[in-house]
Amino acid sequence: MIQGSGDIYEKVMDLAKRRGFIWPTSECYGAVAGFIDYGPLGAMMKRRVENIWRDFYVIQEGYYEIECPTIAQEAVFVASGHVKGFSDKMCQCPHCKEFLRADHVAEGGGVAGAATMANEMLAAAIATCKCLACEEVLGKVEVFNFNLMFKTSIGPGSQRTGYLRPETAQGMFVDFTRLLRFYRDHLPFGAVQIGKSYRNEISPRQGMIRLREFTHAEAEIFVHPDQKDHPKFSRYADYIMPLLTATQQEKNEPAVSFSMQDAVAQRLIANEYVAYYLALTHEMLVKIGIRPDRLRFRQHLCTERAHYAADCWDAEVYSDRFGWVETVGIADRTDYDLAAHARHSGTPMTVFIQYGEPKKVQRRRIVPNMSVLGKQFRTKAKAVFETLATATPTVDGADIDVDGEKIHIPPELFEVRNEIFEVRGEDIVPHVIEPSYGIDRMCYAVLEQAYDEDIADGESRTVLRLTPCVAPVQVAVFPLMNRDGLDTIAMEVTRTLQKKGLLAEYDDSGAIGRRYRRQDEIGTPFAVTIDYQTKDDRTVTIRDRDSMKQVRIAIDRISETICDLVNGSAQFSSL
RNA sequence: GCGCCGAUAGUGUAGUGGUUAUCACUAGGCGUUGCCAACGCCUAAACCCGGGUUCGAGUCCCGGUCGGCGCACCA
Repeated sequence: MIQGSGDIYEKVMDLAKRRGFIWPTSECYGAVAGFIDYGPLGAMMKRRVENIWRDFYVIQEGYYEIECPTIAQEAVFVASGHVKGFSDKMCQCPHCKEFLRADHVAEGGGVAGAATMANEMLAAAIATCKCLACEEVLGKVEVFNFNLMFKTSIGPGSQRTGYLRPETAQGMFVDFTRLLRFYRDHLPFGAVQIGKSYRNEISPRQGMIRLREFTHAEAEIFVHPDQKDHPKFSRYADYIMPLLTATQQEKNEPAVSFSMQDAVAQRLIANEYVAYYLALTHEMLVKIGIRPDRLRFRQHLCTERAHYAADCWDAEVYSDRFGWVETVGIADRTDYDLAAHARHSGTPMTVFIQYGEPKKVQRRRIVPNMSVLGKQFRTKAKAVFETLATATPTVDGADIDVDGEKIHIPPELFEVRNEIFEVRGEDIVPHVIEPSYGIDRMCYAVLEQAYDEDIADGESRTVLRLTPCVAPVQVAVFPLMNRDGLDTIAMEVTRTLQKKGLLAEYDDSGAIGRRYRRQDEIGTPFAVTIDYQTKDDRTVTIRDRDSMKQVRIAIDRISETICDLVNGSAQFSSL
């Protein structure tokens, strides 16, 4: 248990800074709010978290990872809606200098339709409203847009505007036609991306929780709009976890546990795809060391959900310091993104779905005699053909209206054909299921939950109880004494472990107890000690970080045993 | 962005406007040490940044940066 009254956040961040997990960025010039550096151990731990994420999405789901630039041209974000919608209309109170959301001021002052007003109009409209902070009547103010995207220019001069991406998702959307081809033209398929995203937060606080540059891991799964049953749903059908539905939130009720199958059947979750990734996310977060009792899934209320989303859930992790923190978002974004990019770019973003049986469709077609009518109408011919195609002719011919001019086309100059077509399929715009992970928040949650202080031999001990699969250093190797050849054997053991791909740290400085404590503090789960008995019978001890117990094992089995312990296929208690 | 508070070795700290800035832990070296922060000797290491007041500023004043809290913000 953690002793004393110190703030957990302070303790965790202090440890993280001291031992090389997280540092303020460019400290020698003064740090910048909203940016952090991952030190040696932090970067390693984060990489392990990312690789577990890859294991779930790339290896197990089969959604390949792509890598797009962090800067994209303006058109991308015009289409996605970020240029227009990722900004807030703001104003500054001339009295108390407070920055305010202009639409909130309008709402407070009973001004309707603020969302659609131009800035000048809105400024005029709210002049009589009161400041939300100091309650003075605002008077003349300027309304301006504050866009959360970082803007830059591409190339010399400033010919082309670029933005740092506020999410990785757009990369998967703009590459849609290439991805569709890669997956050989059939649904469902998915693509994922792990990388940096940027949001120019107005006032970032809370250390690694709200960053201006953060690591985003997103999957975009393209599915048929009418087929939202996940083909592998049985994997999680009986998976039970706590859900805080919109209805429960409205009634102020706590989260209730459901199996995914029941949740979908009772329509609490929109479809199997969303449910599947809720469960997968739960499993992954538990795997990296989040305690299930500190994990819940909260459904977005209708009012907070993006207008295009059919359903949206947040995985929230409970922090002793920050309360419930949104860490993962899982949304059914429907066809919003692909439709928008298709519209703006002019590239169709559809999938051709072939019918089981071709459909026979009867169609009446009017085929004009082009050679005669073309000569007759010349430049107007095209308009005449188009109008004629939709006309309803009689036996006397067709009377059409082209640009206000009444034209009679005699029956011998066209032919009405009733044709039977075979339609083999249709083009549909896929829907997108999007699980979106904030890797930095996951890392913070892992650190906070791993942090512990206990009493060992009457002395307090700081220990990071990281699950072995995310611990940066996986095993430490100590010679009991720094002589008599024990150091040589220990170095050999270290090398053997490193050859197996394990991050093993050799340490022979100072008392053995001090070396154990040092490793405890950075979360190293296991320590191997070479003692005098090693020289007699070729055995070493493995010491478990959490229980501080030791078992003796043959030196030949050491790398195999540590590998099993680290990847979770063996437990220390059963050695 | 506003208001309040804070910032001294890696960490935690002491420091009436006046010596070479205190102490402990940590870290490094040597010795010692037969399993959980032991011990001895030695070493390294700091006044957030920029102005100002002053003969003299870690100390007082102003501005900035970062951090904490409250407000506001958080597609």
